[in-house]
Amino acid sequence: MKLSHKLEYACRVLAQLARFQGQSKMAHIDALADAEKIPANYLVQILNELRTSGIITSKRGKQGGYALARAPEKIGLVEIVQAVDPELLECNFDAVGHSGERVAELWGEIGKSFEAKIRDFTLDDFVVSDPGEMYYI
Amino acid sequence: MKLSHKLEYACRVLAQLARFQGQSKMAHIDALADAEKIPANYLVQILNELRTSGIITSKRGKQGGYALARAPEKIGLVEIVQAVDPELLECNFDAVGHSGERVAELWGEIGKSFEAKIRDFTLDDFVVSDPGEMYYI
DNA sequence: TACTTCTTGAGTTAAGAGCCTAAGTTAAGG
DNA sequence: CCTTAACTTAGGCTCTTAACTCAAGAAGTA
Repeated sequence: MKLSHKLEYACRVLAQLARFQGQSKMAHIDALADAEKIPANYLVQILNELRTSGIITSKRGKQGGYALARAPEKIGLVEIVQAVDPELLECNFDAVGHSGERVAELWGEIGKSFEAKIRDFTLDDFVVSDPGEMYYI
Repeated sequence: MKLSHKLEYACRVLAQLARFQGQSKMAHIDALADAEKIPANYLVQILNELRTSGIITSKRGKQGGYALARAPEKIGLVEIVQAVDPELLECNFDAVGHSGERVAELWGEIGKSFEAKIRDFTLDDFVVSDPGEMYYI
């Protein structure tokens, strides 16, 4: 499936944020980067895209940080993909050459089936529940 | 779906070769490249990989050229992908970080569903039938 | 004001896709 | 045998992009 690191990081950091749901304190970049082993400077960009897509919210200054904009079960996996790797949902085949149209059409159908599959999932499915470590960050 | 040109070219050129099935003459690179608008020099590499994968056969010298190794309906789309872009069928997510394992597991499942989908298709599904142009190459 | 945290935009780098070149190798036909 | 038409093989080139880094700025808190 050759997916980008960016998408992988986004899924992981969101899964981590999901565990913060309900807490009064917000999550800091460094803590998130550390918990999910993501380069902090790169994570900044990803969190930014997730914010402008309306998936997470942020607050500056002391007591600042990141939090989910909605409950995990209300955040679809499709949204995450659209936020960080929108091309993944487009068919990039050209209808050129003698068989171009047919080939593009067929792969388009496969793409639709892929999109349908990831519509089944929400962020809730990514959350690993280990109550013992709930506040270890 | 962000797929490689190589895969696109492979599908197109195989669709073209499928139209040659049953003919005594073999297809030439230049004719194939021309019919499907593929850079000839790149097509060489692709045909080579398809040959070593056992999907097509070739013959050198005068009267040489390329042909399918089997009937189009016996050539699965999975085989084509495996031949030119095998990584597409592997999950490249690492099980690192707090949520790494779970995220990788879930995307692995999505990958399996993708693989199942392309198992439904064979080269036959790519062939565009226009008997009028059957011999126009 | 001073400190903390996110925000924004601009680099940098390494890997790979896509494509080209050129010197082989094989087979048909005269 | 010799020429020619085709495939074969190995290498190299170039441009894009993913992944990552950096630093100055803006905003919230005390």
